[in-house]
Amino acid sequence: MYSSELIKGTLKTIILKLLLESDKMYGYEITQKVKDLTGGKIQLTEGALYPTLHAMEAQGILTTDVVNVGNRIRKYYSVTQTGKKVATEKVNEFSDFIDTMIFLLDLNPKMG
Amino acid sequence: MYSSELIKGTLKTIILKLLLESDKMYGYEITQKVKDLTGGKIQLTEGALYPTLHAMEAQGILTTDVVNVGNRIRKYYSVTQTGKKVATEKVNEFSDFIDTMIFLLDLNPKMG
DNA sequence: AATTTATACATAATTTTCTTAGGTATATAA
DNA sequence: TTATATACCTAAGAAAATTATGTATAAATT
Repeated sequence: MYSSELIKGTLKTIILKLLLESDKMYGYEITQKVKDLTGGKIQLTEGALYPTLHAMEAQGILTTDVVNVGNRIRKYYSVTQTGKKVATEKVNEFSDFIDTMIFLLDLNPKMG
Repeated sequence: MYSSELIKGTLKTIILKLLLESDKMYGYEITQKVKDLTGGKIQLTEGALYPTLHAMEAQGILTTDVVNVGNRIRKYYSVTQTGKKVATEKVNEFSDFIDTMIFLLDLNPKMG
């Protein structure tokens, strides 16, 4: 787990990137996928996640599709047509930012 | 200039990395160096910088050396012996975080 | 059978961190 | 002489997160 201040400001970018790739996901699914992909190093908190999802829906970036699974609800989120532009820009901006930080801090990233 | 939310949480790391490398720097110098190295993409605000420097001094991570240049003051900051450990850990943690984000978001960083 | 953990949503109070705006003051350039 | 650059600082407010709490069902463990 990283110290919390490090992760600040990355939440929207993470959500949007996952949603751009996987068509639709629900909140809890997003937390689990991020936890799995990062080996537990990044664990999104519900108190941060849900309000952010609601805000992006209100902004027209995401739409929801509520589904009943057994007796529980799942609220699937997907990126709208207009949201796709915003989402792509956000991910690209973050990518550029990473490059800048690598240069500024003289880091050596591990490539895939 | 990146959207402000992206840069959140990186301020301490940037300050500490520059101070680890350059022995001592004063506040205004830090803002200019970051601006120069990033081509203006990251511009630290004084309202964020100075309180952070003061906080790290209070925590014993940094020490100050006030110098008179003409009729103006310069407050040089440098990393203390105990602060070096903290600073190195912080930079290493950020480096690890960058690797995680590159993997999570499937990015292709531009290497130096 | 009872309790814990996992799934799945949500909000509200507090804290942290940053922006915005303001203040003081000298030196240099237009 | 007026604006920009240098150089420090703080305080009010906004933004974004944490922490704590709440509801409820399903599955696993004791």
